[in-house]
Amino acid sequence: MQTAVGEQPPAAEKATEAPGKTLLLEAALRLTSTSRSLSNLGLRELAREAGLNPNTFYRHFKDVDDLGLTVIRQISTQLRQPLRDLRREAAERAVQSTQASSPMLFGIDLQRGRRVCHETVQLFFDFVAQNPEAFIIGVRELHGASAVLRTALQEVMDEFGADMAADIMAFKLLPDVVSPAVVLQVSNLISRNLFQLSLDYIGQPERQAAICALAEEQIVMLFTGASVLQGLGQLKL
Amino acid sequence: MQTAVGEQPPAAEKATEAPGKTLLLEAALRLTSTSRSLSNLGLRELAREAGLNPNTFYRHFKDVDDLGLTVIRQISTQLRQPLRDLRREAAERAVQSTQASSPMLFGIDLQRGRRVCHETVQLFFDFVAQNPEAFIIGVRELHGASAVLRTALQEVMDEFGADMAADIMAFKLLPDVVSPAVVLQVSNLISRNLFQLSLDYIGQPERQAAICALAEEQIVMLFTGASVLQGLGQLKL
DNA sequence: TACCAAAGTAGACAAATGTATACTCGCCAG
DNA sequence: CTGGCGAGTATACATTTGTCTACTTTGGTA
Repeated sequence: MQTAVGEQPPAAEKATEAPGKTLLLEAALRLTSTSRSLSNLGLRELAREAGLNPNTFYRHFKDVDDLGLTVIRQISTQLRQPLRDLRREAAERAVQSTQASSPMLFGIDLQRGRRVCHETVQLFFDFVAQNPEAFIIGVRELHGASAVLRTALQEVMDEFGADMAADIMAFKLLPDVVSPAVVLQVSNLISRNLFQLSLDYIGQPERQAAICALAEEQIVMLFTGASVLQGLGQLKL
Repeated sequence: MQTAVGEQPPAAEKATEAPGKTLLLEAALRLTSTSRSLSNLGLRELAREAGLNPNTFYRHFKDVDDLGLTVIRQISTQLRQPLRDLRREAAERAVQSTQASSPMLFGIDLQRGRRVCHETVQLFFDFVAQNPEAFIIGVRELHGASAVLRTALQEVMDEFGADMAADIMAFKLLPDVVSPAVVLQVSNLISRNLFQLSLDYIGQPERQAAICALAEEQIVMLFTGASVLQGLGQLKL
């Protein structure tokens, strides 16, 4: 036993998964994003699509739910960090082009807010266009028939929401009067909504510009609403 | 041939559907609201649940999608008018208890708005609790795997949104500066979100109060946001 | 009364599915 | 060289599914 390099399985991330497993996961993505739903994938259908023997499935997964969970975890790691990076990039871009100081309103810099929002939404939907299957599966299974996958995806969505809230506070996109709880709430609403819209974006290419604009407007509305209301609550009540 | 009462099939609404058809539809509701998804219901499973012979299915439906469409239409008529009535009721209740005039803000009467919102949300979730299957199926199939059902349900959701927008304008819940287009947009967002929340409401009985409160807050936020933004747009730009 | 269409049942069939057992192949350690 | 192990295959079997054809029941009309 060489104590030097060996022991990939436990330590070294994932040790280049078996080809069959990867093929099956890819097949699942392909099938799900078109006709079927993760929960009701036949394991034989899956193997066929992957060009493998039905029994190969059992080497890597116990259930279809098991495979489903793997797919979801994969999607989560595929989306989470990139989404954060993308948000950071958008914020930086928007700050770059800031002129002096724009008129403040209820503690929010509307112009800057709009710019950040615009950049973020733009990058977000570009990202959607690059990973359609992930978003399709995500939204579909979020309210799907399988309770296991549903709760798993709800956790993922919560994480996304929390990330967004953290970024909003880090970039100071909302005035300080807005409590963290409200920021989280708004973030959750927005990310839920963005995911919904992502499906429209994928499914209706001709309306993409309109959908972007819609998303922006909704976000700005929520932000101003939250700011104004909290500003009022600060005064009396 | 008596020209008087006869001819139920064409004219008289639905002529008391065949018992088998009703049984099948009920079975579909039962199965879908628990484990399965409308799109992937087996017609044999369906018949079994209904206590009928598999072939009876063919007497009434062509596909499973056909049955699915029927279910959706049924749900639509089951929800649409009641939801409007409920909104009317809420508005009236809230107006009844109006004292003189409350402080206006950006053209909206915040207190009255809150009251209407509270009443509406309350009644809405009561209604959800009374028709759980309908909401479960609605949300699930809205992003489900079957394209036919998906688009059908999207139309239904659009109708709901339009209804809500019409009511908001009829009851003057938003100031006149807010354009009809924006009202529609806000309505769509709210109804989408309410439907999502309805699933949480059904699935997590312990959090029902919290979910109600959340929905209220979100709606109020959107309303104020829309009002403020449009009020600004009115001034300059 | 006799009839007819609608509603439902019976039985059969090929096809597909999940699963079990047993086999092959390539690879690395001893 | 050899033995073991992970990955993939082959074959088989009981179930389940969608669908076809043919039969029975039923209620209303002529």
